[in-house]
Amino acid sequence: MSLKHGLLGLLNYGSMTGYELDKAFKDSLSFFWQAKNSQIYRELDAMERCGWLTSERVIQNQKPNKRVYSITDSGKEELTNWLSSPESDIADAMRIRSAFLMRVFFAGERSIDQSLEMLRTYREQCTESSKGMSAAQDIISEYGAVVGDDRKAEYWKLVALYGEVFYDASLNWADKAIALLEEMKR
Amino acid sequence: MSLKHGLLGLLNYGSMTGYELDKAFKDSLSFFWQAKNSQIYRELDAMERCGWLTSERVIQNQKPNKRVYSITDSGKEELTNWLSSPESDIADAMRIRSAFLMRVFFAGERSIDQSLEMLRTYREQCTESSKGMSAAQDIISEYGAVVGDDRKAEYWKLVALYGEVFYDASLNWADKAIALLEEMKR
DNA sequence: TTAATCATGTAACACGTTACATGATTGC
DNA sequence: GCAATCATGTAACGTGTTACATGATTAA
Repeated sequence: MSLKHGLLGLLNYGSMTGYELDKAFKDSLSFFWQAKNSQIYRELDAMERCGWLTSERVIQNQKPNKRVYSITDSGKEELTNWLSSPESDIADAMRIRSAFLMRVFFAGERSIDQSLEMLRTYREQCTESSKGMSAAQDIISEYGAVVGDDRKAEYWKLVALYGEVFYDASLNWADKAIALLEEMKR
Repeated sequence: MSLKHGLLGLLNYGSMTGYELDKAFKDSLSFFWQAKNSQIYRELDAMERCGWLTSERVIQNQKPNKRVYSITDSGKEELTNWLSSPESDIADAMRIRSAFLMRVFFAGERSIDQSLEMLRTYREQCTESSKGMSAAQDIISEYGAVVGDDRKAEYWKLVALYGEVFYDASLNWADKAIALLEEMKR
């Protein structure tokens, strides 16, 4: 149910259209959760039906009409309840799900050179992603200063810091893996 | 399509029933990919229909009858092709998907103490998981020695090493996060 | 006697992805 | 003239989860 709660969290900052939510999602939550607009619209529909949101149609001329969603008291309550019971998501965070690791697992079925190539590509991507997360923290700091909510910005930065730590660890692992395979070649 | 390829990889080691595949999956691939038996049976069905597998019914007395699956040449080809084009899974490995981080993102909506409690639970879980992955490497070493396939065992250990590195990095992040929140309280 | 192991599945639902449709306005 | 932005969605499909059903054998 994380998509629903992500949307609730964003709407708790202020009312928005589905289109704006999609963009807000991409600009903030997409570091750790991804969603397509088709799914967002579907979930908004379901959330409205269960009373967490209300929507009103706004007629615009020279632009397509839009539907503005607002969180209800029931929605705020749901958000609070969700934030108060993190157990299942902590358990979930202990699960790794990676098709890439499945390839490493079966790497014995092909040549060492092919595996090395894969690992080197992976390594490069980790480097880039780590840089991106490092940059994100600076952007969040600036943004936090502009909107004057340093406290919230600290949490946002923590999330980006997790990203950096994660990609750095993956990078270090890749280096070890590459070294091991090079050793195996001799 | 990772579940399909995981099953192909296991069947490439030798023919098995759905039940045995389920157990083999839990004992090896489940560190980085999870699947329920209901899904495994469904996928086996689909894979047989597309010619990657064949199955034969074995009648047993005093035990339920069983269906033994074997990989076909077409299935082996598919496995090889899959192993040769890892690009999309490398890209996928760069994506973080974590409901737990969503909670950290929205942690500004509740008390610091509540967040601290969540992070401490998370931290404990990381410690345990890291130990589990460390132990897994020893078990794999022994197992590799027994079955006499050290080369494959090296890759399996690499996967477990990734797990250890991942949980250790998460743990270090949690420590930083906890320190930051304790600072915020003052 | 109770739980675990062996062994197969079905049905329904939840969540995620891909592809498509519409159509005006604005900036390069 | 072409791409991007604004703004909404539908349809179909793919993947993952939950709950259930069956029924014999074996070990605690």
